[in-house]
Amino acid sequence: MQIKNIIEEKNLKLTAARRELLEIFNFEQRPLCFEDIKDKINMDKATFYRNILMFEKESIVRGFESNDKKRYYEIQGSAHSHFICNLCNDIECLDEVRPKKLSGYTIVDTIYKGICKVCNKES
Amino acid sequence: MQIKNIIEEKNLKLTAARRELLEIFNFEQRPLCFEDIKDKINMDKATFYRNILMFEKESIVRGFESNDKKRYYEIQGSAHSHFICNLCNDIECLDEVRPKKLSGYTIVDTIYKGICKVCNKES
DNA sequence: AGATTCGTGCGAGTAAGTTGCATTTAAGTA
DNA sequence: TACTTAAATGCAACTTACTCGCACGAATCT
Repeated sequence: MQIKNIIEEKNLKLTAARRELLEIFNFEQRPLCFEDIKDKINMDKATFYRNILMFEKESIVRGFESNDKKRYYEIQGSAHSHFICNLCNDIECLDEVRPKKLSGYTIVDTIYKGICKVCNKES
Repeated sequence: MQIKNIIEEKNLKLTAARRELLEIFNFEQRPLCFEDIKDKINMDKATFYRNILMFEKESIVRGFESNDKKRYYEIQGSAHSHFICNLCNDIECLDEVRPKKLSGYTIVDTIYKGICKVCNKES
């Protein structure tokens, strides 16, 4: 879907900041934090966080905390889990063969933490 | 195992702060952040975080980030997962029937995020 | 008991994220 | 297209979880 449509569908103003933000998330297809974004476009952090808040409310992006005290955001698409390495802090996306179910609970994200392939080889 | 033994086994000095800290973690058997601790004992935050760092290095406790930008710590015991509610931020411990395995990776913690039983009922 | 090393508390510092406010901009209306 | 208005942006100040340097105090060794 086009960025323009995503924004207009939710009755949000189509601003340059929002278009650029969603273009990056759409292109990268992986969790990004503000630091990642500001290397790519010139945007005030207040603008970033306010728009992210709106995108989260509108279910356009979803965020989670990583090891490094930073929140990472990702555009909503096919459901998948994340693996966060405790050593290198790298975040990987994983497709779930058999998504976990828990009666009474709604699971929207699953995060595995541990040691990734690369770090396992190095130690 | 006795708190005293845990500490001496790792060749750490047995101080009042360390004993009290581990007593709380041992008694509560659930993830706690500094805020939770400081309500129970009088301890400087620097002392808390420095000891936690040491406990983590010695694999006595393990920590993870929650939704609320705070890090929660738990004494190491039987392996289990955690569920964090996106609405009320409550953290629950879950026993895994079939722990996830990923070839090449070492999984030490699994965190499910979503909406808990209580919040699901309320909405 | 005395010496030494390590832990503690205090205060200041760091960095991610938030908020208030003045200015700018998107989008509806004439 | 110009006008209006509601909302978005950028800046600076603030908040808060956490870290660091340093002087003092306490645990362990001999």
